[in-house]
Amino acid sequence: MSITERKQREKLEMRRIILDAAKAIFLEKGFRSTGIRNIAEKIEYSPGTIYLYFSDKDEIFHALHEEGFRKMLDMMQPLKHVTDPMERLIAMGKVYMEFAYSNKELYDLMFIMEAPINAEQDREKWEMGNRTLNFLKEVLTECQVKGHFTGMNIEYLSFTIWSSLHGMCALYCRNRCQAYEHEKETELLRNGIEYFTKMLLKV
Amino acid sequence: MSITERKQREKLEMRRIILDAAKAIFLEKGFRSTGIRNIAEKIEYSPGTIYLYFSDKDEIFHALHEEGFRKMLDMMQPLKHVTDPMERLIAMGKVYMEFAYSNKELYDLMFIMEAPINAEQDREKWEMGNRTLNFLKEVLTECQVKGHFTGMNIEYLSFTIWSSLHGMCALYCRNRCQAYEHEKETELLRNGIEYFTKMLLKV
DNA sequence: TTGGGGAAATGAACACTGTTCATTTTATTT
DNA sequence: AAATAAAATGAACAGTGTTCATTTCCCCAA
Repeated sequence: MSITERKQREKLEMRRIILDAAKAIFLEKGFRSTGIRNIAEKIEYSPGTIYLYFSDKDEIFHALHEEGFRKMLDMMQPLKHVTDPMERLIAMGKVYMEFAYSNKELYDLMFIMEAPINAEQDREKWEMGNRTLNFLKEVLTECQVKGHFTGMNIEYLSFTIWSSLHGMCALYCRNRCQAYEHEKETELLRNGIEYFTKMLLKV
Repeated sequence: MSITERKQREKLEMRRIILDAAKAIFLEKGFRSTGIRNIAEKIEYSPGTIYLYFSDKDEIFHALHEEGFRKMLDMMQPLKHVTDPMERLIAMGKVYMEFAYSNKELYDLMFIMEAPINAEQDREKWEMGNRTLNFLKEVLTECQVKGHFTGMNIEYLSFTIWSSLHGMCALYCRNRCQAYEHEKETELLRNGIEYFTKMLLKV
């Protein structure tokens, strides 16, 4: 019994090793430079070996994109102690933007790239997205209890809020902020969320 | 003199032929399937020929992304006759979303993909983005003249509005609406812009 | 300790990609 | 008609993700 257990453990360990190597390359040199041979070289295995632990390249990036969500949710944890839901909502928005700004590649992987979404695991459900979205919906429900957003549909409201923040992050990640010649990206993002927050508070 | 003119004309014609073929494949089979050999086969030339008219694959997609902007601006033209700037702003938002929804791949190319932005031509300026953005800024300026958005910075306000709409379109294009299990994409987009418009009118 | 069986790792090979460039074909000028 | 210039070719290069026959390794029984 213990030998099969060890085998399982080793399998998981190897997955971890591959994932760590992939993550290191991905974060340092970007998505483009993260190839199978690249990863294989870093862990000193042959390219074929990787396919004994992952069925796809997409599956690797799916796993990394999951780690991204965990990291993001970790950054959100402290906000659980903010009692006022409206205050918490605003704080969550700030953390979301901060995460995107300081984890550009990771955010891109989580919310823009096709690779993780194309992976077999959640080709039409997107588990992590759904789970993270629930965080937002829960806060919004609490806000409604306290008298905010009365009569509004939580599904659609959450989509509106999420989209607004994501829009800024996506334009940032994909270098579309260059449309603003003189404004710095940081200022755009800072004032963008500022203005949106103001709007949100008036509804 | 007329022979060099003809040469120039033929050069442009060939570019058009390549571009049309690329567009056809791109719109029918997506970005992934639009390769140089693919395009070459469609126009019945050899792959190498394409590089006599475009320096890059990126340059081809840059040209296509420009066409996308022209198409979008064409859809905006009728709105010039809407006299009330606030009304025009709202209408512009609707057209923007409609364009994205019914030209998914093209919108993706214009605002999400890296290829056209990586092209030599506007590696750090993004001409078309800047031009299109001016449309929005002009309307917003008119709105301010009429007493709306008083005291707000047009640069940041335009970024907030653009981002909010883009966010919805980007989540749609990159299949992140799947996070909403039961809601249909069309309903999300419809109600998303609805809610955002409401917010905008209250500022 | 040895041999056999099964799992793990290999790396050459396949089909594909964008891109280049010596060669051939075509067009224009002398 | 010959010489020159321009245009098109397609094989070749270096790269990609992926597969699979082959080899290597490890573990257990005799």
